[in-house]
Amino acid sequence: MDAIEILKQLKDKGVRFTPQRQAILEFLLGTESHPTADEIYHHVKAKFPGVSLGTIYNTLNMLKVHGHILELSYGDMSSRFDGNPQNHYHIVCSKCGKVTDFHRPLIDVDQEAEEKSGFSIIGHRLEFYGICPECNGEKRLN
Amino acid sequence: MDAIEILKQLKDKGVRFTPQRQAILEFLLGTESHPTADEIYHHVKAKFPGVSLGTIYNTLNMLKVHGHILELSYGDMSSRFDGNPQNHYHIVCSKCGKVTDFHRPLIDVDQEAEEKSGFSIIGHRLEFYGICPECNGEKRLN
DNA sequence: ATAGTTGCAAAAGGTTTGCTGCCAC
DNA sequence: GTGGCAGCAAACCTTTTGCAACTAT
Repeated sequence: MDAIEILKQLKDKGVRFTPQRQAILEFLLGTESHPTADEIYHHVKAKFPGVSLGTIYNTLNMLKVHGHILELSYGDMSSRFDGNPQNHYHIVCSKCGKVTDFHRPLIDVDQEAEEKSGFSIIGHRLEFYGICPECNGEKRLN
Repeated sequence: MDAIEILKQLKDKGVRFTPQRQAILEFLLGTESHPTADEIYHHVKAKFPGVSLGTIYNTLNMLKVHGHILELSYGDMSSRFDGNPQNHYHIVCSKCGKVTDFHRPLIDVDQEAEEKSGFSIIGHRLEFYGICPECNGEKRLN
């Protein structure tokens, strides 16, 4: 499903179609990265120089609330947004913050969660926490 | 392993034992909830009225870096801290933010992650995202 | 005695809110 | 024409930082 299609669907819920929203959603759907609001802002600004951060947050929140994107918070202050849930998992170093991809078959539990909870499940997130080899090798940890 | 024991171990790494740290760590180990820094602050303040938020953050970060607690960020602005990893999973509503426990057998992948990545794994976190039944039933979603 | 820690306050950074004008419908 | 949205700026909240006094070692 592409950006235009999603935005058309949302019209039924009183959400308006604007070119800024189209640009934001297209960017999110077209990347495998999990950009921050600020990164999205700078990207959209290339096409719409007048766009403001408030619009970015407004749109991201609207898309999240309607279940089209995921807001993923890592320890590092700013949230990241994901337009393509279900790609891969992460391992995060509790010391240096480094994020490593962890490739393994996706865990098949979304349907179980949906049945047991009654939620409409959009996706899941699996994250491992630990200390990376480099940080483990260092002497002073403070 | 209790708070005093953990803090004694950390002395080898140049970390000092202070009563504030003991109180913070004891609170985290003794609760199943995932308190925010501010909640910890208010709790510790009952015993140490002079304690400051800076000390809370300082201690939490130190404990995190040494792999004794987990910092879990949800969409809601402030981080939550967990002294007892590996208890259960969560389902988060993307609209209203409600967090529901999801009880199921723990997924046994920590060792696999440790072997494949070289990290010392402390624990993992599995979270489902969706729209809860109440929010799904409402008419206006904006 | 030394170096890490506390408490305080200021600063920083991300996100939200209020408002006016504008634009999609 | 109406109501939602854009843009802008101020406000807000969480977290970090700087520093002098203190204290565990």
